[in-house]
Amino acid sequence: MGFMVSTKGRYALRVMLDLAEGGGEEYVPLKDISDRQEIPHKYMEAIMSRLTKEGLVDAAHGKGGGYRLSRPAETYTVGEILTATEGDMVPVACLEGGFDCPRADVCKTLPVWRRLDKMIGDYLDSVRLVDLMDDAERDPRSLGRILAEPSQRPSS
Amino acid sequence: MGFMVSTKGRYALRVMLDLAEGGGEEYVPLKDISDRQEIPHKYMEAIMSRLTKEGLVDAAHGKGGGYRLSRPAETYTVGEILTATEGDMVPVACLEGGFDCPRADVCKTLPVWRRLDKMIGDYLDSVRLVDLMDDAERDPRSLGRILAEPSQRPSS
DNA sequence: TATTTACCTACTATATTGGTAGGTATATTT
DNA sequence: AAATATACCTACCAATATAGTAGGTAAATA
Repeated sequence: MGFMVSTKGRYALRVMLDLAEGGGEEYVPLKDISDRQEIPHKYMEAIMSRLTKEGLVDAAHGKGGGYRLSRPAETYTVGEILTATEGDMVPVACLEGGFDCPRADVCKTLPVWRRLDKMIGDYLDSVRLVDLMDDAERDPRSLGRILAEPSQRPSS
Repeated sequence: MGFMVSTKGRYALRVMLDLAEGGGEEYVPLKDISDRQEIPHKYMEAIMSRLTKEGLVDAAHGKGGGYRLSRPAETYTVGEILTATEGDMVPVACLEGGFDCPRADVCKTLPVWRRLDKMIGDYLDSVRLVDLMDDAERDPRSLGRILAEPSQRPSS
């Protein structure tokens, strides 16, 4: 079995959350974040490169430099962060962009994968970065509450 | 990115569906199935071995032998078939059995993965093998209908 | 006995994951 | 101007998984 989300995406999410919780306008050196999050600094650099190129964070060189969120924390979704680092996330090769299966029109299993893909995408897009923050506990939309009542869908 | 479901699971699902649509008590030679499904026969053997060991199909050697479903077609779910062939399917390494992350109690992203995992599992367990069959089109619970109205959850 | 089938073991090529190592460019401070 | 702190870039690597292939053995039937 393969994992849909690798360390790239998971680390990215933790770093973004770390930046959001810092909450300031100041740049935070990656060293600080990777120390706090116990993630290898050098490995993290590659991931930050993606986040910077995708415009999710701003970077600043030199002393006093580092990274910070490029937008208000409330505007980020988990789906967006994962897509930026993992690329388009699909649960099966059948759905990958650029691959068109010759059996697509006769394949009876394809609807399962499409539906699964949509469910996953909808869910990840529905969770906001701020829903994972500590002070989200008192927010009725927070994950803690959502997880406590599994019969409710998160967003719609 | 990695795929959650590899060819093992996807092929297995197609073979099980093929067997279900055959509908008989007779054993079907794997050669016939792999020809119809355009799956390499030799590769498929390994997958059938898993399905047999897990008790999802019966196998018979020799002439007139082959494979058949071991239970009524209505009793199979997609989740069961995928789990038999792929092993426990989790979207991230964090959730893998036997791995206990030392950061589990402080990790704020873990609830996302848990919730995601539950959604995926619930969905796959809710789709029955017979929901993918041709004659399920006239069944109001069929996937065709479900996919046409994306606001409705499949089973509950 | 011949044939048909499942079953078993070993091998392989390719890609991905999860890093490490070492250096360069840029900005700030002294 | 020099030292320092940071991001950024390129190359490499070991382990693992994927998607098979190849070649044989065992069992059941005709």
